[in-house]
Amino acid sequence: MPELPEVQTIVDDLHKVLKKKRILSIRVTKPRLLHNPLTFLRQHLVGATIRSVRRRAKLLLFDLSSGYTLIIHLKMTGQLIWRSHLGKLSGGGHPIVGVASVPNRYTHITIDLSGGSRLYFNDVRQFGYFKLLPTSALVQHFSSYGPEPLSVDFSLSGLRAELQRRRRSTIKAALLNQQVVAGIGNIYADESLFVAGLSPSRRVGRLTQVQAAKLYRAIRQVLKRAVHSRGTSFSNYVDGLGRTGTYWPRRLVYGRAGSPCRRCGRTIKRTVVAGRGTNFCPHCQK
DNA sequence: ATTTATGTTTACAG
DNA sequence: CCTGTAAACATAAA
Repeated sequence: MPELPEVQTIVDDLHKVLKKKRILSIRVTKPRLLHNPLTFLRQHLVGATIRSVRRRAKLLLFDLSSGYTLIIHLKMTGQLIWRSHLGKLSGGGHPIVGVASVPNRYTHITIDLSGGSRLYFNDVRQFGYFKLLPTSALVQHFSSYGPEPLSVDFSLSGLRAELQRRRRSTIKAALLNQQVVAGIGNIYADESLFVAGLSPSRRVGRLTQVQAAKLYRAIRQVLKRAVHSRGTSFSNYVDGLGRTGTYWPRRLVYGRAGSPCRRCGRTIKRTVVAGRGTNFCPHCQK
């Protein structure tokens, strides 16, 4: 559920509190969520120090002193909550209705850290996962992912090239395709398309050069603003303290079907494109 | 009480 | 190669 801005917010918050912490033990009640044997995980995790917490696409990366990197995907309903020995909270993820404390019935993995703090992985639908890889294997592991949209790796010419390969696809499907650009999900796909003035169901091949450039700029602008707002949320993200991001009240179309368009005042419509609920303004987006 | 929808990704069919 | 659909699982809303 969390997309790039939400994952970035969680990563930034967790990096502050987890950096230099040593992993003392790990407990798993749902082995299905691990992509490695538990013994292998323990072997390279326990005793290692967390060097840094980073993000690639929608995944969190924990670089360890053991030469391994722990990859965590929150998928739709995962959350990572850190709690200090005094009860201070950090991290975040999908909010769980009526459940504010950790651990709880959705806590599937617990990591004990030096200093008496703990990191809890909670996931209602259990789609999320933990995967441990040698740090040296990361480049290969992410070779099928497109560029980070907020880095210099993401260029207009590169986007054009990727779009060219998928000219029969709808623009929305292309934005959701992680091979085109990494980190965009349903919310920011809809928001970017509104800012670019493009209909979600439009075929990629029918984009003009000017429109592709508008889309490129829209993606970067929308994601930058969302990161600065600590994500969107309300229904898709809260931080460790239960606070939502502030992008939600600023959103332009996502979840606003039936409400007036902020630009033209006409009604925002909802359809299904690329198999996903899609919100757009038929008047402002062509 | 059923049915429908949910922010993700992958496997599979066409 | 490309695209659309279903499915992994659980819950809340309709």
